[in-house]
Amino acid sequence: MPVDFTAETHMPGHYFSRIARAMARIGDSRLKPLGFATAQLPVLTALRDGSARSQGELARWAKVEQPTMAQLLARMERGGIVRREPDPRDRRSSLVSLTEEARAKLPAGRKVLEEGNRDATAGLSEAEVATLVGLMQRVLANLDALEA
Amino acid sequence: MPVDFTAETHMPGHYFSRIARAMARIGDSRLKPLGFATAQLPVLTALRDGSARSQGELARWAKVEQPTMAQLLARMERGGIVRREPDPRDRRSSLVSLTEEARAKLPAGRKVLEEGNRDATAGLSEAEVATLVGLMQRVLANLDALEA
DNA sequence: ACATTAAACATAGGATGCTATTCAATGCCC
DNA sequence: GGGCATTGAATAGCATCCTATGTTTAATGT
Repeated sequence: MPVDFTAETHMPGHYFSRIARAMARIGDSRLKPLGFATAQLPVLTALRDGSARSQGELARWAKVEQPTMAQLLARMERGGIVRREPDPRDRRSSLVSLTEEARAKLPAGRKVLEEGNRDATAGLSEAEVATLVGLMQRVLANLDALEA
Repeated sequence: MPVDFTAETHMPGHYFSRIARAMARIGDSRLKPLGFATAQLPVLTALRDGSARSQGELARWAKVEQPTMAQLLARMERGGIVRREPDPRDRRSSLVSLTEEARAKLPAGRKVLEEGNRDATAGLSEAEVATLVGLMQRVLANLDALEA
């Protein structure tokens, strides 16, 4: 006997988009006083120990394409968040690292983001959040396989 | 006794973004031969019965801001997907409807999108998909409440 | 050593999304 | 009816993401 699934159950795609946008809007508005943005977090996290990485490494880490990372880094450089110095080993490349000011504000930024994630999952038990993440990891694996 | 949760469990936000982007990339590439795009689907769905709606109605339906919908409709008009005619009841507004060609291709487009959603949730049981959607609806309710 | 391939960036151009602002038409209130 | 708030769009400006393409430097193979 077939069950009556709603259209939404067959088309979960739009939910991912709406949630991603809403979390970015909320995160960006809360991070604005610190001078950060949601999209910058992977970069900040990758460099938080003071290390320096190439643009390509950061793009692979953040799972965005290289030109996207190039633009993001340009904005971050303009905002005084990162600094670039030529890579002595490879003249094609430069090494990106955080400025002192960015490193100082970073813990506050991460706290804001964590709180946003907590707010988003309010009312869900730890087990339910784990279930949600587990299902999303399987969906992501499907999509990665499709694009490979 | 505290459990050792990974950073990902505490920060599910990035998953939503990655899944949304991957689904949009895949959907767009598959819809391209039909002349459609993923972002257009809510508009196509709203107008599929031949009805005509104002830009504001479509923006609220698709859950995007009015200028976003204005640009989307401009591209769709340029692509011959929608048509605008002045609203006889309100001179500020125009009524948007689908062209014949778009209505003809619409069922094929919806099929492509449904298949994309099926591919994304491959390996998940119907019950698991329902669980995923249910959890996402609760997250979305949290976010809507935060922004209200 | 030199030609070829590969890797790292840069640039161009476009799609989606947002906020802030402005303009025009409508509606409402007294 | 006249003033005022509201509503529907348009515009400007920007952030994020993408694909496609070019340029420069490095690495490789013969």
